[in-house]
Amino acid sequence: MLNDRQKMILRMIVDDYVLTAEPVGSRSISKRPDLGLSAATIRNEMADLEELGFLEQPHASAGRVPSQQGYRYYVDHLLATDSNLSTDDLSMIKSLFTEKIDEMERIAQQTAVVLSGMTQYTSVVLGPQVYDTRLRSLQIISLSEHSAVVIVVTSSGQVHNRTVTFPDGISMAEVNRLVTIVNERLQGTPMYKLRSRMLEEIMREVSRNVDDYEEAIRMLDQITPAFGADEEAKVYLGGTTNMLLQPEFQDIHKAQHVLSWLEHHERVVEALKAVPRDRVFGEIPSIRIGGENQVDPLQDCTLITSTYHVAGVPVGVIGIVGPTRMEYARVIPLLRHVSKGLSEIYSKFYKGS
Amino acid sequence: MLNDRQKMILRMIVDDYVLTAEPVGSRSISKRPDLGLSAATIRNEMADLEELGFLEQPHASAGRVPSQQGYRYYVDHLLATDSNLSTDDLSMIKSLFTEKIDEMERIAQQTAVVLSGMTQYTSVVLGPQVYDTRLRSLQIISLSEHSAVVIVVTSSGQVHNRTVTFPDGISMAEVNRLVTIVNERLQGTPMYKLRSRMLEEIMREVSRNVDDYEEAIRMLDQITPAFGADEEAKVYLGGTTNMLLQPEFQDIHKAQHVLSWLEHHERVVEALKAVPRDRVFGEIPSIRIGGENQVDPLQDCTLITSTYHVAGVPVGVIGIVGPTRMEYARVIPLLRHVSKGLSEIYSKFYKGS
DNA sequence: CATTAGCACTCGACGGTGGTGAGTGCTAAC
DNA sequence: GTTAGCACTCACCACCGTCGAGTGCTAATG
Repeated sequence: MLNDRQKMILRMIVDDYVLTAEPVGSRSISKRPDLGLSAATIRNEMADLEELGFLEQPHASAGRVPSQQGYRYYVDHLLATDSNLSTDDLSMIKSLFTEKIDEMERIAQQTAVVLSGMTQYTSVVLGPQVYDTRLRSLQIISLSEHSAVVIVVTSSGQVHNRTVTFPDGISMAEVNRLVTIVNERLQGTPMYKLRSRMLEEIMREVSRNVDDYEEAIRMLDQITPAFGADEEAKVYLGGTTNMLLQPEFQDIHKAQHVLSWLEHHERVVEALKAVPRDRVFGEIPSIRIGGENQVDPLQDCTLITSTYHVAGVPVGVIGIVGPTRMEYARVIPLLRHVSKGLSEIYSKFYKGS
Repeated sequence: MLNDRQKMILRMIVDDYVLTAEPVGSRSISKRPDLGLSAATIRNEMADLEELGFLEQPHASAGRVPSQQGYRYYVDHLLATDSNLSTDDLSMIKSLFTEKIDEMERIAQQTAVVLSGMTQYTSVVLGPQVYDTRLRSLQIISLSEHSAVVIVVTSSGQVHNRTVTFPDGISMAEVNRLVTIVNERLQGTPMYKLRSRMLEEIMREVSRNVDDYEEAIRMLDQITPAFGADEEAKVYLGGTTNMLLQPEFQDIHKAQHVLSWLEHHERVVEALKAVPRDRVFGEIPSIRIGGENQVDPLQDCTLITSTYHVAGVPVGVIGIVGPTRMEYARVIPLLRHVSKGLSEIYSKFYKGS
């Protein structure tokens, strides 16, 4: 589609623009020593590239700026596929992963901080999601006569809890009996099946002992959210205000648009989960440039995400949000590297499942 | 210090400026029907008020703007002390508190969302802090041969957990024995004493059974953070991007300054906790205007906070961050009302302690 | 003596104007 | 195919005058 020289020029323009955020003129390209062409020649090529849709002109006498399609071609064909992280970057990542980690959630949070710190973009980390976890243990600990804490531990070591209040008809003793039954019979039940399995067990018990089984079901409904099946995975953001550093977001309203989108975590989760099928497995980053994001506030942004895995199963996503003028050459290998590292770390935790 | 007319004029200026964010001219004040004075008279009074330090002039031919001292006088002397929330506001608050709350943490989060939504400012909620909680139960649930989840439930129904890995020398059986001992002997121990009490118990056991007690202590250190004693209380922010709506933060750098401060939760906690002694008890809001905040990024902001309580003990803080040009007359009773409501809600939960 | 009308003055906001320079497109020559 | 030359475009900036809101001061007024 493009000849070699056009490719080279396109790459130079993108590289230059990513660095300076200023439209790139023909002269500045022709001055590069590695290709001995005059500005006029470059101009001709630029005009062609514009006609083909890879470049845009902010106004008639300005230089050229990569179009969305230009960035797309750049990441698809002009980027070295082998990762080439700087030693600085590598050591930063290394120190992230060798840090002592006391709580699983902290890893995700710390990853967000480090990613945004390294890139000057906003980072997004979708904490490890409950994909195929099973019940390890159900605990219930009474607080007062009519309330208790229900604790669910999954095979992956995640802990969920809910405070529940008992209806008058139900005593602590009855609850305890149910808990014992659950622990005896339902250990290893996949979390998404837990509610229906518990219902079965309650029914069986009810036919023998409990008077008011409607109350029992009502209580079960209180507990259910703790099973985490329908619970949104947690998002950790890092460097949201980095957005304001980017020249393309000097306009307050544009910035507000993106920032308030980031504030609504559920929308961010949704965007992060919309990963193309072919990028779900393996730590190959998915790149969505500008309009490729279905989300309106991200029309001027690029979202690069990478999935991390445990035993081949995708459990979470890390990502970078920045202007379309993104340092692709650095961010892509960075995300690949970090998600690979996360996969390893979490695999240690999840071994028990 | 100020005569009645000066007070009235100052109040009018503050009210006007809070509403419009435009410097207030003498004419617009004189046009008010309730005091029949000409613009010239107002000008004279304004000049006096400026000399006394209550007003400022952005430039020679502009109207007047309240100074920090002006706001201070306004909140101290010119504000009706009896709360007068609009029925709209009251019903908003009511629906917040009657909402079904399944998890304690959600209350705090939801409060942040509602506060920022109602005010167009940024809201800050310091989740209920562990002040005088005791150990209710310690659970340990094994994940794999060498790792387990430690769960601590406090008398207030809060659940903390940590994943720990055992050193080779220690077996699950030994750990279980320790847990049983702790549950038998240490229930009701104040959380802050828990570590030392556990140490005692371990020592006692060690002298009889366990070989390597250094390992036991190392493990204890892994668990300790879960006791929550030294753990920072969680902060929930609402409407951080509301900051960008305020005319005083149209300047990106100013906005960035404040927003990045808000991003560092530990600093926010510190600021929230620095409540004047006389405002710790009772739900009387504390108001820090501009420079009264020791924190640099808040020099142009007002932080209004209100403490909420359980059984007379302060357990958390809610607050609003906005420009010094804040709707004091609305925000102050609002916070008072909401913190009172939170006190009631949490009191129900904490009853068990 | 407090109040007020009148007036000169100040200063930011706004809009128009011309110069500058970076960058382009086109053409003709190599 | 490449390039030098040239006319052209257009954002940016500095400058300038106008406008109007608002002030401070002074002198007149009840």
